[in-house]
Amino acid sequence: MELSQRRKKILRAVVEEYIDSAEPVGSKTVLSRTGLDCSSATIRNELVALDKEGYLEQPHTSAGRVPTAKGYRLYVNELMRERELTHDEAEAINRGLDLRGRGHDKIMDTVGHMATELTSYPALTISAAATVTVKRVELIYLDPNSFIIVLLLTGDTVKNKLVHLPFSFSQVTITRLSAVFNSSFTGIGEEKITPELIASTERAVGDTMGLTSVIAGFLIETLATSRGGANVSGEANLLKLPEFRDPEKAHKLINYLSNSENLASLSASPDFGDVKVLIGPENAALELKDSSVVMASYNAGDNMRGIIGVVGPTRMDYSAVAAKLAYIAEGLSKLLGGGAATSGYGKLMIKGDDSDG
Amino acid sequence: MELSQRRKKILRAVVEEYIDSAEPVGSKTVLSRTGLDCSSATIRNELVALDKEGYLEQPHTSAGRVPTAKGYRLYVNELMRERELTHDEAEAINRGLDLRGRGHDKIMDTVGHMATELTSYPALTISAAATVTVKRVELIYLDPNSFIIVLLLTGDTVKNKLVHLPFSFSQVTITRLSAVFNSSFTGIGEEKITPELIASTERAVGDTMGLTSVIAGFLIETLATSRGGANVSGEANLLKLPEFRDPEKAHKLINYLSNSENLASLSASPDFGDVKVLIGPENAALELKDSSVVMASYNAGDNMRGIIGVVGPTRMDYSAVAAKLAYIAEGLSKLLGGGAATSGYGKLMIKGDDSDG
DNA sequence: GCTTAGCACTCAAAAAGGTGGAGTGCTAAA
DNA sequence: TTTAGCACTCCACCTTTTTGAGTGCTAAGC
Repeated sequence: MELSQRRKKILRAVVEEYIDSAEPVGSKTVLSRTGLDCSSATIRNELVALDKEGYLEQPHTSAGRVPTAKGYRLYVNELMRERELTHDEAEAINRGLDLRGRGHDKIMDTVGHMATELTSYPALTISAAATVTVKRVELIYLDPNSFIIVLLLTGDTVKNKLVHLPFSFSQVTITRLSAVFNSSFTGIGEEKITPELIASTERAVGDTMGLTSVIAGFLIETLATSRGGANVSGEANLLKLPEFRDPEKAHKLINYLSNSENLASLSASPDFGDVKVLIGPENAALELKDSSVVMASYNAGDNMRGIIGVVGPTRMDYSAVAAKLAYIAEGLSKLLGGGAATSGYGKLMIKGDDSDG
Repeated sequence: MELSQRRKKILRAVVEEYIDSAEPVGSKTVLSRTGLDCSSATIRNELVALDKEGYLEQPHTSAGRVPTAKGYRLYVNELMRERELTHDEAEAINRGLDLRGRGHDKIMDTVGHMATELTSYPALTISAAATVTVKRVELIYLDPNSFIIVLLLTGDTVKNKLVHLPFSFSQVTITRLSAVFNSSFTGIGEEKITPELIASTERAVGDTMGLTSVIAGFLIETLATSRGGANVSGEANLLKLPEFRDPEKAHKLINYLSNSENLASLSASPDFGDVKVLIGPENAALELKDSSVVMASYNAGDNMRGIIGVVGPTRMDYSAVAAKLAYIAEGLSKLLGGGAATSGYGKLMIKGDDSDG
């Protein structure tokens, strides 16, 4: 059953007041916040209804109301007013996004800090590429025992490694290897780099010292680790929130967030180019059942997708957070994805059970 | 005045019991812990004396004793028993230190996590080089608009950057630049890369497009940022400690630690090759007055010094922490500094006021 | 002189009791 | 359907009491 206009107004007031104050909201407060032309008793009746429908709940009988996950969901989907960024905020983000010429790792790091700064919640950055291949292999001969491997990957990431070996080789060998790798190992995925390919390359260049497998090993390792990554920053911000007055709670959440595999699983969902909100129990992970996650994804070019998000209590200023993240993601898409901005706030992707109880 | 044997024994018991329990220690507990052949009344008399001398204090009149910074200092300097690592611990560290072929950044990161894991305190890693210079510059031509800069620095660190420009250049230009940079920009410090040098180089190669200054800019930036760095990991571990039951306290400390400039200043002290303990008020920073820092430094080769340390409450298991850090530092020196192990636990460097009051 | 049994004393922390007030649900009338 | 009115609930806060670990002191003993 669709809620009446008045109930929606009341629900919105409760949610927003609670977001501000972190205290259960009473009928009188709702009255003054909505400015409705009725008495607090009427509000109380409505609150009872919203309670019965599962949008609100009471910590105890004689307390005010607190939104449930269902209440927040409705708020996010329908009630929340779109929050425009102030000129200053937009300016600050634009300045922060002037990151041309930095590697993707560095960009993610900076942007994560920016998101923390802007929202005062812990920020998470996730990147994932469908496929990563090597575009170019370059070997730099240093001395008879060492050389540098430089790999250019899709996504214009450059990786390098200095190799130091206990036996010596010539510049010519390194040059020849370089050529071979560029012709046989570029443009292929990690799974195509088989022991057979390595062995046949070894034979082709007459490498009896195992240089080929050293280089191939680095290729495999790099491709594997470059597929994606995840990071958190600003975890300490949780400690300022009343919902984390208990250090044990904060510790559990921070611990969960510090494991990048956990974060990566957050990106598993199939949306692309929208802001996504996961409220409390909508989160798959047990550790996040009391928290909300807001994420925006962006196009990082070369088949790569990035996510910038924040984690906080369910009592979160969704509107402001969503607007900021969307703006950041849009900027990143422009910066990295060659202009194809894919994110736009206003059409939030909805995940979660919205059916009536 | 030198303390009597018995008082030392009692002080040690108080410190160790307090490290274990985090509760003020009473005379009976001391009795059972020391096994001294006297009554608790005698212990009480001794406690009063230790109190007067400033080694112990009472949270309130009718409570047990808690060590003061001075008490911890004496404990660390004289009373603490050297803690040998168990076979398993040493094994674990050795395994964790099998990091050949990783860059220094990655090594610091891994080692920091290891230290956190082993001590369950936040770990900090600091590195500082007296001077960093470029050993080799290599430019890899990709296409008419882009090339990669690869820098080999002292300390065998390799840095790279992909440069993308809005105008085109030839492979020959890049090759020539490469040669020039290798001859004029290697082996010199950041301060020697002057606008004049850049301008004269520009004229010498006939570069009218500003490629020279792009590359030189990267050199300067890289040299500046490679001089040193600092990082923390495992901050959340503080939350498990009773002294940080107040989230505000934890937040302040974590915030302080998250600023790498603050960390860098910790390494300012002149010791090298020893374990260093800074107890409570011995720390210069206000934010650390209630905490202790234990650090071990290692030789990272090529004029580079590294520090691995942990931060915790003054109630810290100094003996175990010092032993672990010393062992790690020793391993790192071997790994990076070419075998010249400089760290040895047992001769702790002492900092702090030890004069009698 | 040092040691120790004994005891009164102190003080934080926990338990128990009391009060106020914000907020509710319900009723009955408009 | 709304609303004034009222009894009721229950947390939050305060005060008081109790408890007990631990002290300092004293006076006797070695």
